[in-house]
Amino acid sequence: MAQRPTLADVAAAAGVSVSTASLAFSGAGPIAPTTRERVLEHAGALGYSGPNPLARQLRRGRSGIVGVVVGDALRRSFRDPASVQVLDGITSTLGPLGFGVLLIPGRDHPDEPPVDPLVESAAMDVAIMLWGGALDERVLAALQRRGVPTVLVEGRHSPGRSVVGIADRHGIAEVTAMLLGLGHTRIATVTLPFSGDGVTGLVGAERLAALHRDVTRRRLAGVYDAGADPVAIFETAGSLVENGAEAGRALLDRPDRPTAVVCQSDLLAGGVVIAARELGLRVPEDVSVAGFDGLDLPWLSPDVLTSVRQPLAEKGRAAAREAVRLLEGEEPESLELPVELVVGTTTGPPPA
Amino acid sequence: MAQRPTLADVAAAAGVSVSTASLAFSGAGPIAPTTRERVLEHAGALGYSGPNPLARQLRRGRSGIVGVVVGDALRRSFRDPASVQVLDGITSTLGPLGFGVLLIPGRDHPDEPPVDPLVESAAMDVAIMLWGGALDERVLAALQRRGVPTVLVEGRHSPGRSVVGIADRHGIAEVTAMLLGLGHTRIATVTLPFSGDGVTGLVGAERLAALHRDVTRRRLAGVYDAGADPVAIFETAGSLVENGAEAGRALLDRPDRPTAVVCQSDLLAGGVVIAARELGLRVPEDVSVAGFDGLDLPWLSPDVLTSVRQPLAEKGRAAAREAVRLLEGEEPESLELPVELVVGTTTGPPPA
DNA sequence: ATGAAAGCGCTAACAG
DNA sequence: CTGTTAGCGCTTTCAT
Repeated sequence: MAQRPTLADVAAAAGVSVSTASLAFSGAGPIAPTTRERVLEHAGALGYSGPNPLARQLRRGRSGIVGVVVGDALRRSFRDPASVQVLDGITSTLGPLGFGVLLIPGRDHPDEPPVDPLVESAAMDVAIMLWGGALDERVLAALQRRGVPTVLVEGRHSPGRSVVGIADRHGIAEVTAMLLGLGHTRIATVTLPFSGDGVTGLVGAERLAALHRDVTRRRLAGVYDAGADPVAIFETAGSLVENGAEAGRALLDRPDRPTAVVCQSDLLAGGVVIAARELGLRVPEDVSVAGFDGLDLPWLSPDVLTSVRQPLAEKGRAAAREAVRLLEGEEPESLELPVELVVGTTTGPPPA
Repeated sequence: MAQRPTLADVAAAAGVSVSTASLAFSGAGPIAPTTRERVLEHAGALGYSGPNPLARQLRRGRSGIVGVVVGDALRRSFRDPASVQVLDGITSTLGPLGFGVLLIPGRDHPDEPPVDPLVESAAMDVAIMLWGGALDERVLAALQRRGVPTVLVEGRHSPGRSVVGIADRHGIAEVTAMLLGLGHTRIATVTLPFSGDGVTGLVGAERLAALHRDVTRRRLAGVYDAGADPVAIFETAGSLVENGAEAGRALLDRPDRPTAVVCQSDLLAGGVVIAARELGLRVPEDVSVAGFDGLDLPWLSPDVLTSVRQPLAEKGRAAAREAVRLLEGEEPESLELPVELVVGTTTGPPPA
């Protein structure tokens, strides 16, 4: 046998028909135990390791693959534990159901082709897009053209779309309200990117008009919902510790510094705490810092970040379940998961 | 058209044969530009979004998919920036070559089935295994049975295998030698897991016999290579900050504490530094700490970890290139990448 | 430059 | 319970 053996070879060796041999492997039909055993035996002898997945997929019209589009370059997304937990929720739900996860990178630089070739031509039954931002509309369009049903995680709502989101606006409002209740009046906020252009710094009125990412917009709105009028808005280029540290240095290294900083992610908040420590400020005596996500940040020890916890893994699981629903032909459904304020050691009353 | 249109539909509409229509999409043969255009036009009109990947894959006998087996549960692996950077190197090399990356989880708990079903039956042309430990031999065996060529990253060498490794033993020896040169005599070491059993704690002679993971063994050997005789060996359950902090507390909270701690990863070392700070010890005045990986750890600021930098992304790229080589029928080749000692602020002479 | 024909390896009706 | 038949949708010789 020069080539790899096929089911036909096994069937011939075992003296049964191909369809019977097929049943021996799939178990999807009645077959005599002895026949089954004999087929399996001959398969083993021939070194046949099971039906060719490619042929099976074509025949069934299903690849068993779920494409997961990560909104940014892998190296960026995966440095954020939040993305990783969502991905983990997705795989842990899909795995037992027999689906594999195909990683599809989002775009890296603004000048790269915005749609990865995998989006256009990889085999997948359904797709999940993380961080569905404005730029991802083209990816979404490509998937729709191909007839690949898609679930958006934290994306923009729209009729007929499946979107899995969280009550982030409400959560930010809640933590902001708590700070107001403690007596803070000088509250600043550190935001996620406004768009994919890498801009960083204090935000003025004109920049506010360029707020294209929904997540950022919703969480910023939460601050105002609580009745706060932020003394400063600092836009970062990404949700990493170093971005937060940069923001913290800019906001806190001045006499009229805010007494509280509300951050749109925990990594950003962690960066602000580090900047505060570097500047010799005590947290929370001199400045209160709050985050968003509810990550476990052991390196912030002994501090424990005040944060708005979101069910990250559950978000991934919900997206995976919705993907499976779509696959089964059900109508798209959207979902908003709750968040929860978790008070740590990084917030307290403002300095006297 | 109730069903999705096929190439045959497009061909019929354009009034050409299927084979000609195929050429219009693949470009793999001579075709008149006008014909090509006409086919594409009709395809657009019919809503045909390109050849069905499943059919194409079966016909070509290639899936265009590279399976990447991550050695541990996703949530663990991806919390370690080192794994993520390797993965990033893999995808960034494979993407432009037209390959997709299928994520295959390693086993999570010792009592779970050790081989993910995807290993047995997912379509893939070649596989890459990260952290090829002892337990992964079964995965490797399954892949071999299927005839899927496999590249091991940091795995155990063996004739006919492709292994991409680094000079980690040498690197650990180098950093240990530096500490000896500074005058340290009481050196402890914090290791990665010995096996997948979740054991943690100081290592005695009997436990040393149960050292099943090659990475751990190699890096531990490096300490001895330098001529050090460690006063304590602490085995962790994983390469996370909290594991390092646990080790640090155990090693440093005692009068006869070591004056230097060599760690097998940067995250572990970061945890040790945090533990030292918590205990009121100054780094490096009271205790020197060194890591391995060369990660950028902004949250350790203002400290910069002394570490052995390994080319993480390049390791991923090399693995990807080797995977492609195997795919093209070349003979397996192994590779060892160099490492580099990078001295930061966390090491210095021992206390007087 | 185009078309006809032959499968890739398997599964799912259906008939026996 | 087993065998026969008919494709899944495409690419690729090989003719023309």
